[in-house]
Amino acid sequence: MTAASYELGAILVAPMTPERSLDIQFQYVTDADGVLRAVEELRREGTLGFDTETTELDPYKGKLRLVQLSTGRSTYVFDVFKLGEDARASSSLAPVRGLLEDAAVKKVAHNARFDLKWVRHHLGCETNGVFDTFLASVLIAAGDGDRRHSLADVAKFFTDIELDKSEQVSDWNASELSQSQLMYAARDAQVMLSLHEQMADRLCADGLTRVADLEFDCLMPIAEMELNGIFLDTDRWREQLDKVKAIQAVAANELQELLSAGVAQASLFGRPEINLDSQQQVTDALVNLGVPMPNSTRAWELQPLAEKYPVVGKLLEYRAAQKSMTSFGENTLEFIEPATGRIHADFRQIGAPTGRFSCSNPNLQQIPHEAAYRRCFRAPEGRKLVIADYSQIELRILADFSGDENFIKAFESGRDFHAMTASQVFNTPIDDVTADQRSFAKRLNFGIVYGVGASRFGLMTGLSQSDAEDTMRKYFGTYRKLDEYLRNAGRSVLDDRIARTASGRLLRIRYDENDRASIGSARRYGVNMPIQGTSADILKRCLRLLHDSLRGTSGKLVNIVHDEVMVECDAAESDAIATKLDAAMVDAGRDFVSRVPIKTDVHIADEWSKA
DNA sequence: GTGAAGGGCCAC
DNA sequence: AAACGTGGCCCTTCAC
Repeated sequence: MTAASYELGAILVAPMTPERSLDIQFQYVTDADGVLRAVEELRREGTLGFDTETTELDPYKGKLRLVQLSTGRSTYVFDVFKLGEDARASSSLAPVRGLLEDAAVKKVAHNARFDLKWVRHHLGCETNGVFDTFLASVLIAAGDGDRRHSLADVAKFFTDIELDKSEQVSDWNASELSQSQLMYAARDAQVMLSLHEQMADRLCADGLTRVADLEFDCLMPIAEMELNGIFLDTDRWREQLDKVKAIQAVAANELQELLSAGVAQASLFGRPEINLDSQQQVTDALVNLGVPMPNSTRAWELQPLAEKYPVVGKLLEYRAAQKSMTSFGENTLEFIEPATGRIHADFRQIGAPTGRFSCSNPNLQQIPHEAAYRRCFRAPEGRKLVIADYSQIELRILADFSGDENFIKAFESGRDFHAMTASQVFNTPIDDVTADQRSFAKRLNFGIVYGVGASRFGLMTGLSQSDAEDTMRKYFGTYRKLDEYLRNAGRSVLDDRIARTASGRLLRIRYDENDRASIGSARRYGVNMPIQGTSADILKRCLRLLHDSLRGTSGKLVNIVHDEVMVECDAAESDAIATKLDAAMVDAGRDFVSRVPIKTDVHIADEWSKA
């Protein structure tokens, strides 16, 4: 090793505050020998702080500059620029890749999905054995929206260390990095060690170790999915958009015409333009026309008026077209990454306090169900989409939690679940169940997951309050243990002010015991969170199992929608991938649901569609 | 100009 | 008086 391969980093750091600060000692690694030495020392430790610095936020747009690994006592800053022009091919970086891939060496990082994507794309390897302090912080906060989760916030909260993040946005493209930049980089990796210690204890104390592992285990699958992206047929999308544009233009014109009929005098310069997207102006115009306006102008409130007042129908028509045009139009095309020709959306792993994912830029979880939109997401030439969803997963979870024999039987029968429950509730042979009976059962089945009451159930079925109550009595009379479970769940959340999913995921629930509305809302949270959250647990478990079973195949995870998983693969391999996907989903389900069979619907298609 | 809040509506 | 859960995106409105 040459003397130049390590440059001594500055050791002194003035404490910024009277609180704790870090002594930062790091070694800057710029050649292959240095890498070998560094990795040899790093390998002696079971847990390493891990961070990266990049020239951009998007791995398809920028370059990976630094990889930092720290034992807490010594910290190594690997300069990727100096260790190989082409980082993926660089053999001097091989020992670093080996370290990152080795699940036996724990890597502690903050918001690891970011670093994992960069390493995957620019170093060409997976990172395994990750502990993410960001996700840990979110799990520990358990739904407390006041808590922040930036590295600076988390470090302050758990270790009382103040971090200055001003170098985060500095120029990581510079050919020579400043001492201050290197120190900043080293510090962020080093601080992970004490953070990990504190947070691991806290996870343990809160009973969150299982859910933490569940979350950490699906970091790599999600990072890969974001890198994979999804293919959108732009010609199809534009074709659909043009149709909607035409409809929108006609509807806008006609609506403008109808609304201005209520305005007393058309001005000399033509009719006064109404902003059709302004609730205020539209409401005023409708009132002028003598339309009896409900409390809001929401579609379900206006719908009943549409028959009597054509202008209301026209408004709904315009709104639908406007929504399609703005939310699912040109903007979606702008998300296509030039480097890949695909859409790489952002998935937030703990998007909701229940544990569900959320998705943005664009939100692939809210693409309209209509074939006109879904068919635009298709497999490229020579490829197929393998699409699978869980059948009634939330109701199966509920059946399992409650242990209700009749509810479980309805699933074990393997027949149409809603018809089966209708048969039980209305005491009718399944073949004699009417469409109405099935529909009532179906809506009730869905409603109870959200904690529906008789009045809401009546509203959505058109039943009178007393008929709705009657039907619900019959329902819960059939499913006594389900009723008992739901009451219990509602009661215990009020007593304990927490709810948990099957993995142990925690939600703290705050409510005002003197406020009926607040109590009702807390109770519904308590009923819904364990069910919705366990469904999320199962999906996350599935992603890890799937990731492992797709390794070495042409299969790539491209999208997830709460209970649905989409994999793109070579056409020739699609049958085998379908089998793997089904197995991963069912196995994941069994990890959390033992008394009820898990069923999936899997199909192979050229485009995103049902069956 | 920028940002937050609220209405409305898409998904599961 | 009662009130079905979770998100994100687009628009208007209004405050700074």
